[in-house]
Amino acid sequence: MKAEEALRFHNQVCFPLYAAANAVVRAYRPLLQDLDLTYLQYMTLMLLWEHKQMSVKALGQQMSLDSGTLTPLLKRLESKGLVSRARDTEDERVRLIAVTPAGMALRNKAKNIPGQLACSLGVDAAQAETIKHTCEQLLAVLADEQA
Amino acid sequence: MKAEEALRFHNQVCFPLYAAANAVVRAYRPLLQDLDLTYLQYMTLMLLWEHKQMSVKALGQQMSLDSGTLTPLLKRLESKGLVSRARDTEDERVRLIAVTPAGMALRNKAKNIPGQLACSLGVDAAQAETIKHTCEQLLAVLADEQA
DNA sequence: GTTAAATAAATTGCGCACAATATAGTTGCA
DNA sequence: TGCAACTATATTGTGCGCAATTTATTTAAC
Repeated sequence: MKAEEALRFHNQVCFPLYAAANAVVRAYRPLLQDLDLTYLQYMTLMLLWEHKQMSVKALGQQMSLDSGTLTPLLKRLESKGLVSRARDTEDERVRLIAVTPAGMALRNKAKNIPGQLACSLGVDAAQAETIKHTCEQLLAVLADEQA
Repeated sequence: MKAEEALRFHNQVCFPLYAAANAVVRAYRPLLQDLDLTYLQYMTLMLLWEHKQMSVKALGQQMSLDSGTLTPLLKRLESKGLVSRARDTEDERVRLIAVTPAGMALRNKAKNIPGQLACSLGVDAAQAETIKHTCEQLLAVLADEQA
């Protein structure tokens, strides 16, 4: 592609990705309002529902986020009573984030959210799998380059 | 899919999209550092390089953003001398954002950015087209629902 | 011509993202 | 044992993203 063409807005490959990611967060917002959670808080809890307890680092690796984002987010979840933030007695540098009973209880209220969102997306199962796979691949390549 | 499975972190379709969008912004950052631009500022200028002059509303429609995001961003571009922000004399409600000569000059320095980024992405042309098309479709559906 | 409804942009407040830096704790090794 | 290198998290500052609200202007109905 000519340099001229490559600088045209509508030829950008990644901007639709960027805009779609924002649109997804917008689509989740009304569904999560009942739970008083943001999208990122919801995704964090989803990890903790499965693992019960994780370090900040482990959360960051799963979500491709650093402590600058996670520390304040986890403090907000703590202030809502959904997680605890204890130091690991084995290694005092590590914060172990654990889901509380109240946080675990939210899982039931969240059960119908994936279904509701799937309806909004307007993509079929095959397209959903393509999005997921392509983005995971993109992510893997870009994550690799940082290292 | 069972409700149980649908709440598993690794079965989420949209989170890779979200994380990939962040990763793209990260990948652009070092390339844009020379131009002293953020990713969103770069995309905004790209529109203005093509259209010379646009209202805040028109920019917002192209980028799926509202004035709460654009107004401060455009003020930052103005303070760098890259755009002007005049009121439309035909309709005083409208702000006409125009690219300045200095803003136009940046286009030359940006010419090699698309090529550099394409190398980082690690996806072939066909995959790039799939990402673009799928995200545009997703965006169209979600934008439609807001209306 | 007034005025009510509609429209465009700006403002406010909160929650991400993340670079850069700081702090505290651990490990390895001379 | 002492201490340098490393690691995990926290802090600070800037820039989005967007809901909710406000301000200014235009349009349309009467």
